[in-house]
Amino acid sequence: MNRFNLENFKRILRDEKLRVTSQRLEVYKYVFSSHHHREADEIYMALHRKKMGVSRATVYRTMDILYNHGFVRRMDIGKGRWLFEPRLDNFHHDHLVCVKCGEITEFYDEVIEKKQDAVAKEYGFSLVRHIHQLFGICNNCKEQKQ
Amino acid sequence: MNRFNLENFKRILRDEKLRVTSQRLEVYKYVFSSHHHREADEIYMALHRKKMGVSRATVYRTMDILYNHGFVRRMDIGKGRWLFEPRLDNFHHDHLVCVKCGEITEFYDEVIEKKQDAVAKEYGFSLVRHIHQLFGICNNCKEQKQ
DNA sequence: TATTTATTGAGACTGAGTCTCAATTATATT
DNA sequence: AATATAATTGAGACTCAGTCTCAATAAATA
Repeated sequence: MNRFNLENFKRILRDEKLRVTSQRLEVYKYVFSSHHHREADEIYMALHRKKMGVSRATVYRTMDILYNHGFVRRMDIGKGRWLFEPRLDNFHHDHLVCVKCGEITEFYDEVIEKKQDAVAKEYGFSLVRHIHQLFGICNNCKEQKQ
Repeated sequence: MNRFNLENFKRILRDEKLRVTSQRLEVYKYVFSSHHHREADEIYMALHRKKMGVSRATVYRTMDILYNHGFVRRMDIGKGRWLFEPRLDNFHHDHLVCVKCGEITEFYDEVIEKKQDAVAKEYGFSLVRHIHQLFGICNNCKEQKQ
C-alpha cells in the first residue's frame, strides 16, 4: 500500500497543525490524478480552468508541503523552473530526457545506486539525495527523417 | 596540452566570424584564472570592481559562447542560477555538494560512467550529456558541534 | 583611411516564484 | 451551536537572475 495517499496527506496536515483546506486537497488530487511530471504553473492553470478556486500562491505553498513531506519529487529543468512528479509508488528512479522532444523515461540501476553510496563514503559525505539525469536523443526522434 | 587555452578561444572567435574584443578576452581571462566555480554575476562584479569595462550583458553573452564551445561547464544550482566551471583540464567529473556549507568536491567513477552508457543504450537513447550531483553533509560539517 | 557591420552597454524588460496583509475559514473552546 | 482564536487564502505587488533593445562604438576589411 502506497504511503502517499490522500488519508496520509490529511494526517500529516493534522499532525503538523496545518489545516485541512479544500484548496490543499484540490491540489493534492490534481497532482495525484496521473503520474505526469508537471510544472507548478501548469497545476495552477489546470485548476483555474476547472473553476476550482485555488490561487497561484496556494498552489506553490501546497507543492512545498508535498515536496517537504516526500509526496512529490522535484526535477530541476533550468531557468528556475521545476517539474513535480507524484510518488505514486515508493520506487526510486532517475530520468532519461530527450533533448529534442522532451520525453521523459524513468530508469533505475542498482549498480549506479550502490556506487553512488560508495563514492559519497569515500569522500566522507553522508548522502542526503542526488540528481542524476541523462540527456540524449530518443529512438523516436532518431528515426524521424531530417 | 589543454585545448581550452586563450589562443584557441581567439581562433574559435575568428573561425565563427565573431570579433576578438577586449571585453571577451577579459571575461575569458578571469574565468580561467582559477578553477573556481562561479556565477555569471560574480564574474561581472569582479571585473567591475577591477574597473574592467565589461557590462553585465557582455559577461552573459561571453559565457554563452564559452559554454557553447565547451570551454566551461554549467552547473544548475536551482532558482534559475548557474555555476560556471572552467575546463582547465579535459577530465570529466561530477560533483558532490555539501548541503550545509556548499563545498563542492569533484568525483569520477568509471563504473558509473559505463553504466550510464549502458542504461541509455538499453532505452534507445543516444547520450548527449548528463547531470549527476550527489548532495550530502561533508566531514567538516559533521564534525562541528551542534 | 574609409567603409562595413559585429559588438557593446545602460537600463528596460521577463517570468517563475515569493511575499504581503486584509479578509476568510478551519479548529478549539465554551 | 455560538464564539473565539489563529492559520490560510488570494490579488496583486515584488524579486532578481537572466535577456533584450537600440543607439553608440569599435573590430575587421577594402
